[in-house]
Amino acid sequence: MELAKAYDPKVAEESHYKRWEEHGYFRPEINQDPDAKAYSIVIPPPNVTGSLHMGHALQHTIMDVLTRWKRMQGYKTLWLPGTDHAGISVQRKVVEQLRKEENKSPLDIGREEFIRRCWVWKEQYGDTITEQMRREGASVDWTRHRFTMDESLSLAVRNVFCTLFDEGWIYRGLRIVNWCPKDKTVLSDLEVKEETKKDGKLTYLKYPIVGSSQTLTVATTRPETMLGDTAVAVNPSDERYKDLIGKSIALPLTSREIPIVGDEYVDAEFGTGAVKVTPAHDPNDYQIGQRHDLEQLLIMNDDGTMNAAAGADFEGLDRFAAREKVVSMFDELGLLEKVEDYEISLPVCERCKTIVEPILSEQWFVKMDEMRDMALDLMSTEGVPHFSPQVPHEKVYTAWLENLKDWTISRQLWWGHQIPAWYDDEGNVYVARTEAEALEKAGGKRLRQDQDVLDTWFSSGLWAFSTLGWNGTVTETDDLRSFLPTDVLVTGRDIIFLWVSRMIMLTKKFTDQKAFEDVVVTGTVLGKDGKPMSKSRNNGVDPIEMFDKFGVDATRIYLASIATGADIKWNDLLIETYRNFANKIWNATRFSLLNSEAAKVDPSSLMAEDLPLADRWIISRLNRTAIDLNKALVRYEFHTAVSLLYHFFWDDFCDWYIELKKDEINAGDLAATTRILTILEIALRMLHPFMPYLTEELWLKLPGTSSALNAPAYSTSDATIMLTTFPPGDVNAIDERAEIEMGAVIEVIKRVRNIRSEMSISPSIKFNVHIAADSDFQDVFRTNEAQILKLGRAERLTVADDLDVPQASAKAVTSDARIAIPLEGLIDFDKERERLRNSVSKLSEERSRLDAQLSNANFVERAPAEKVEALRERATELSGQIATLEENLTALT
RNA sequence: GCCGUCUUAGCUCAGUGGUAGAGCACUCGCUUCACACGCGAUAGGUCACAAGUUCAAAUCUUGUAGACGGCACCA
Repeated sequence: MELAKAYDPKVAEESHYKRWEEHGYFRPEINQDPDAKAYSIVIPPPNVTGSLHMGHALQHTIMDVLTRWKRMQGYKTLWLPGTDHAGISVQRKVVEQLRKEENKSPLDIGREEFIRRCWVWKEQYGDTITEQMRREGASVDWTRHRFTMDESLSLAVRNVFCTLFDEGWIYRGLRIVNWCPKDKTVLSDLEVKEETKKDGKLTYLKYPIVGSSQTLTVATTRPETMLGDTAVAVNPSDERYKDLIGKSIALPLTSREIPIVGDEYVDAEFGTGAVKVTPAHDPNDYQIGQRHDLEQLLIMNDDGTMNAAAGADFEGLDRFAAREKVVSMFDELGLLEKVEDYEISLPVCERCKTIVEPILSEQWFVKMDEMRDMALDLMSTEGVPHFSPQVPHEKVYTAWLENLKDWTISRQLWWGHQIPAWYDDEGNVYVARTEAEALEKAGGKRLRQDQDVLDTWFSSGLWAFSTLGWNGTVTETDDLRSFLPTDVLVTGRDIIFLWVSRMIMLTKKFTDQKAFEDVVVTGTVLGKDGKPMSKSRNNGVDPIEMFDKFGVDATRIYLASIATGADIKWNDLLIETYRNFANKIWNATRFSLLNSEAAKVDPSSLMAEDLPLADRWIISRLNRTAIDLNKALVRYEFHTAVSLLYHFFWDDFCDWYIELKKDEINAGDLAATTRILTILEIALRMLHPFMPYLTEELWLKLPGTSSALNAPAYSTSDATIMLTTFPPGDVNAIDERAEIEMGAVIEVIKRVRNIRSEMSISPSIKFNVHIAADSDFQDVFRTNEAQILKLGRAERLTVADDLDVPQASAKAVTSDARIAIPLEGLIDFDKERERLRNSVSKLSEERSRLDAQLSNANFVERAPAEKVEALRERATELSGQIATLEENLTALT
């Protein structure tokens, strides 16, 4: 069989995924071992409006590597896919579509029709990301795909809500919340981001004191809120103002008189020391209002315009227009003291960047104190979840928990899980799983369901167990028994609070289980400019484009090569490295197949006695690599794993092993080609979790691969690398002696090549090589004469106790050998002298460092004996090498 | 303001107490019968700075500077 000259990723990418999926390899049921341990991962459900970005590609790669690795180890493996319904995002898309296509608003078509349109939208566009995941090679069980608004998952939401309400963990209350006037919904604290504005203004307003000609100046960044002021507060110990406490202010632009109150909250040092109090529009003012029993005057509509309470001059004006008008009217009244430039950070809606308005509103909340304690307890008693990397996430996670505030879960949207609460005409609330149940509770009164829906993250918080069949009515399933707790959660640090923490708490609360043991926190893939990729910066890199340009496998293994948790600047050149790697493996396989018509993969071929050195060496390296690889994966050190594979394939297997075996292969040596194919087959298995397409493509082409190589749990007759055993590595197969001997041969070849290159001797010229060495190594060099001649491009090898060569020779030393190459007529004595001097100076530098260390009595006394001994040995060796080179140098002068 | 992370070769990054590493780029040489997406050989670093601990520090401690992240505050 002959392979194409270069690897074309497209061919492999189009050939295998469908078969894998259709044959059920991604399903845990493929595992027929009744005693198999389970391994499970639930995907962080991508937003149904989304398309694949680099963060997904990174996380999916890691999840797929883990899943494929564990599957090959014989675990009953489940990677569960799905999407979330993304309340605000979908709603916004459908609203926009409605406006564009029909010039209608959601109110025009009504709730029911609007929700129907959302489903239509979801059916039409919601599969983008799942299709892209197929391209990625993600080995997820599509038969278990879940959506947060599936029937069972929705039932889970209702049941959880009711239980939490019944137990007093959910309440409805009037609080200051974050309001987005564009989306017209409340947001949780986590959905609000800070944006620093350098061009902010601090406006100083003079408030006339009743019964006095004096004014009291207050400063504000939001002048329009003065229309809702119901007090002015000063610090009671502030000498300037304390006499004013109890007096009143005649609030300009309104007909109201408001009290001056004393409150410790006010910082006498800041601003004017007097604070206008707007309890319905500011969280701190709300607190002051509570303490002094102040009126809560709401002056804004839900779209950010002023309402009737703001007065006839302002009603209907947008908040920012009202702000300007308030300032200019104060100015006209002579009550504007000054306006200062002021750097301010403003809360903005995470999604639409609209400035969020703190506003008094009645909403549903989850009480977080007991949940928080559960999560903290899990961390302190069991160390769960275990974060990778542990620092700094564990600390940030616990610090966040300790300061946790209640969670606003209602959203003024239509798309989502409608809150299972009903009201009678008197406003009494009935929380129930169904309308019928609510009616029963209400004794048949006329009821109206709460119009709001729940935060999308509320349903995402149930993901670890709702996806496995738990819905509150059904609480036990085979999947729950098998797969909960899940083994690891792979996610970005941006949703540790938003999602990970809440899932930990809700899973514990409702199943008394851990959601997962480990959390792998990935870093952020930054744009070329070193900033996070984003549409507004236009610095994004589309993973699909990378797949097209470099191949899926190259992209995957590049992403896996990023140190866990580290941010990395995007750089095409690095993917190119791995595209080249894929091609290298392709060609190594191509070569192995070229002269192997009769050979096929045969594990017993590696057990034969008296194998040549190169074979004993590569088997040792293979096993060492496999052992280290498994260790790295256990620790979630994917970059270490990639580096091990890269160096095994490229350096050990291609640069040395294949090169050393070329003569045998070209001569059609059946035993030799059998061993090469067998080694390659095992190596491909080690690589498979990282580069699934390439490895499957090649593995199937290797003669002798079949389902006979399957792990015992997979008794299907299908041949696929996916179901073979992941090489565990065998310590007993590590052959230290072979590694030392091979190392000696490699060193000699390198010195010979160095001489050729440094002496500018054409590759076409063959010379003779003389080696002097101890008798042990003499045997090694003699046995491997053919290899040394081939890779050193030499004519003849002479191995002896001493070098017996003419003066016109180039010389070199290694740890185990002295080397000489007679170069009659070819040698340039100046060059050779310079080369020798360079070698001497390098070695001398090292020796003087060692001498300094060894002459330090403290070091010799206190350092571990074996360290000291090792340095002594090295020093002796260096002395010998330096002496040899200096002799040569003297001989040349 | 509090907490945390980062600063290593031209670039992008590994490296958690014992001779500084990789890939790419650079230099030199190769149409060597798997691969020029390749092969061979070099060169390139006071590991941000300062002090400390230690026989020994890129690695541990403290401080400084710069970059970044999270949280809080923001009248």
